[in-house]
Amino acid sequence: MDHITIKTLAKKLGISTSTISRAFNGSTDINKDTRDRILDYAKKHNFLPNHYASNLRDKKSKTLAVIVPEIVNDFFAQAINGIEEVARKKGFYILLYRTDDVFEKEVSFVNYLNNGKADGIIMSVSGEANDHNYMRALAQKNIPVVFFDRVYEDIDVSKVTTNDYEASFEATEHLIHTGCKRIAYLVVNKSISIGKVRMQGYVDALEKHGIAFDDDLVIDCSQDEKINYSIIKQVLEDIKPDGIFSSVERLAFATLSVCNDMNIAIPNDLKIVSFSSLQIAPLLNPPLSTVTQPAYEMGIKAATLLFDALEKKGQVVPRKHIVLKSKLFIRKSSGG
Amino acid sequence: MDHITIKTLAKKLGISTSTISRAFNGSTDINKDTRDRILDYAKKHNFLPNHYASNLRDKKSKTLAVIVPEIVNDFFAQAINGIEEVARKKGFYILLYRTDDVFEKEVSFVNYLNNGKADGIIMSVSGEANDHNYMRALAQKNIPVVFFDRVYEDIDVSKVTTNDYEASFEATEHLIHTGCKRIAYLVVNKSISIGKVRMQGYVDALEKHGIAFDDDLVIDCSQDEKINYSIIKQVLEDIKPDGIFSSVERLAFATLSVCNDMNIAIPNDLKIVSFSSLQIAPLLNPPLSTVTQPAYEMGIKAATLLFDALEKKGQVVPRKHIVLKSKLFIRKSSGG
DNA sequence: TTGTACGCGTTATCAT
DNA sequence: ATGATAACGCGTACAA
Repeated sequence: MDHITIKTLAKKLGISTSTISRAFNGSTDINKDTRDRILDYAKKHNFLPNHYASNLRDKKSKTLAVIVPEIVNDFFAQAINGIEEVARKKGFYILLYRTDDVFEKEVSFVNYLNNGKADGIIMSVSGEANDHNYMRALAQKNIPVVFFDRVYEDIDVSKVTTNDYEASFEATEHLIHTGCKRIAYLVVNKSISIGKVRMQGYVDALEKHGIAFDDDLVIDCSQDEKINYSIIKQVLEDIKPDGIFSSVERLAFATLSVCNDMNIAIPNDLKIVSFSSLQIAPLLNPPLSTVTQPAYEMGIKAATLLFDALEKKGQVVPRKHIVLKSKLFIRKSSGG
Repeated sequence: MDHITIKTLAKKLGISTSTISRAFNGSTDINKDTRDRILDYAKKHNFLPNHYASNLRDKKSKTLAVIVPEIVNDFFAQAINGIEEVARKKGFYILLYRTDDVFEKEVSFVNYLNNGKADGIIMSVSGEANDHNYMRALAQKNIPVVFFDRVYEDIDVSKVTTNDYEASFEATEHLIHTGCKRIAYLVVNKSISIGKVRMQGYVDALEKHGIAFDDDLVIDCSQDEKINYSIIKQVLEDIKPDGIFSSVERLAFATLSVCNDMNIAIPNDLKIVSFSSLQIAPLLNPPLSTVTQPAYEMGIKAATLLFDALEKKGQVVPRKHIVLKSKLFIRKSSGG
C-alpha cells in the first residue's frame, strides 16, 4: 500500500469518498460506526487527508507566516512562542522567515506569500523606509497582516507595539536621577520605527531635566558586530559619556564587551540601561538594567488579532492597535 | 481583478494556460517574448501560481519541517539559522514546530507531517524513550528525516551530532585539573540521548583520575525552572560539591542564580562548566566556561543531508552520521 | 513554439 | 446516512 488517498481508501472499505471525507471533518452527517471504522483503518495505515488537496478546495492553509528580523534574540524567540501558542490552539502551523534586517528578503518573502501559501502574516518589519507597495498587494488578496514591535506607519494593518516613548523617557530619566550628565543614545537606525520613537523619549527626558541635547551623543550603529564594537569603543574613548541608553540589546552587549576590555567600571564610570528581553539579564556582569518588553504577550496579542481578522474574513475588520507596557528593571548596571 | 489564476491570465493575454505555466517554470520550450510578456503582466498584477495547486500536481511542497524542543535558546536558534540558510538557497521554506520537550506534541506533529505537508523533516527529538513507530511511518511515505543533536538511536535516519562523550570527558577533566574533588553532574534526563552520553564522559573522566563515582552527585533536574532552583539550592547546601558540570545550559543559569543568592563565590568555592551555545557567555558574572557546540554548522549539515536525500528521492540513500566537534571555552567560572 | 485535455486529492452540492 | 460528481488551480503528455 504505497500511496493511500481517500479514493483508494474508499475502495478498500467499500464506501464512497464523500463518506470518508466526512469522517475526517467531524461531520455529523455520518453514522458513528462507519466513522469509527474509517478512522480506525486510516490510523492503522497512517493515512491523513492530503493537506494541499484540501487547501486547493477550500482555500484555507491553516498556516501562519511569521516574519522576523532575527531568531537568536530572546525578544523574537519569545514572541514566536506566543504566536505559536495561539496558533497551536487553533490548529494552525507556522511558516517562519528570517529577514536578517535585509529589506529585499522581506519583500521577496511577502511577495511569495501572495499566492495563498499562508492564511495570514505576522511580522516585525525590517524597518527600511522604502516603498511599501508590496505590502498593499496582500490586502488585495485579502490576506490579513499584523505588525508587532517594528511597524510601518503608512501601512494600514493591525499592530501590537509597546509604550516605547514612555519607556524610553523613563529609562533616560532614571539615568539622570542616578547622576548621569552625558547620556549617549545607541541606535541602529534613528530615523525609523522604534529607533525614532525611543529616541524621542530620550530627547524629551533630557529636556525635562534641563540637559542640552547633544547630537554627538546619538550613536548610529550598524548590523555588524565588529563595526559596532569599534564605534562604541571610540565613543567611550573620545566622547566619554557617563551613561548609555541602548535602544537595542545587541548594542548593550557590545558596550559591555568594550567596557570589559577597556576596564571601564560599570556602574561607577558608566551606567547602562538597555531595551532587552534577555531572560538572564540578572546574571550578566554587572546585572543589566533593562527595559523589558512583554515579548510573549505581544506574540499572543498579535496572533489573536490575526485570528480575529481571519475569522471575520470578507467582512470589514477595523484595524486595531494594541499598545502593551514595557517594564523597567533597574539593576546594577545603572547603579541599582 | 479579484481572483487571478493562470486561466484568467490566459484569457486576458490570449494564450493558453500551458504557456503561462511554462513561463513560470523556466521552461525552455517557450518564446522569450511571450514569456516576458506573461511575467511582466503577472508582476504588474501581483500574480503568482498557487502553491497548493502546484504541490497537488507534483508532490513537491518546497517546505521543510523543523522540529525543536525550544526556540528561546541560542543553540536551537542558531541551528535554525543554519537550516534556513541552506533552505533559502534551495528555494525552500520552513515550517517550524516547538515541542517544549513534550513527547505527545512531537508525535502529533510528526503524524501531521505524514500527509505530505513538508518534503522533509529536520528534528531534535524530545528525547523520551518511548515507542518510536510514528517515526517509521514517515519512511513508508518516503519523507526523509534528519536528526540533529538529540537523536533516537533506534531510528534509521541520517544524523548530525557532536562529540558529546569526548567533550564531556574533556570538560570534566578540566574541572579535575583545576582541583575539583566533588564534581556534580547536572542533567535533565540521565537515561536518554545526550544526557546519557555526556554522563558517560563525566564518569570516565572521574575514573581516569581515580575519583570515585558518587551517585549523589548526579543531579536529575526537571523542565521547571523553579523546581530546578530548589533542587540545585539543596544540592549546594547539603552535598556541597566543589565543581559543577552541567549538561544543559539552563541548569547552569539556575546554578548561577542560586550562587548569587547564597553568596557562593565562583570560581573560588565552586567551579562551573556547562554545555551552552550562548553567545554572550563571556559577559556573564562570572564569564561562563562552556562546551560550545557548532550549532549553526550543525544546522547547515543537517539541512545539507536532507537535501541530499531529497534530491535522490526514489533511490536508496545511505544514512550518514556526521559528528562535529564541540569546543571547550575555559573562562572564569572554572578558574580560567 | 503553442494549445488541448486530463488528473493530482479533496470537499461541497445535490441526489438518493 | 450515503453516494455521484463537479470544481479547486496547476503542470504535463500529447498533439499540432
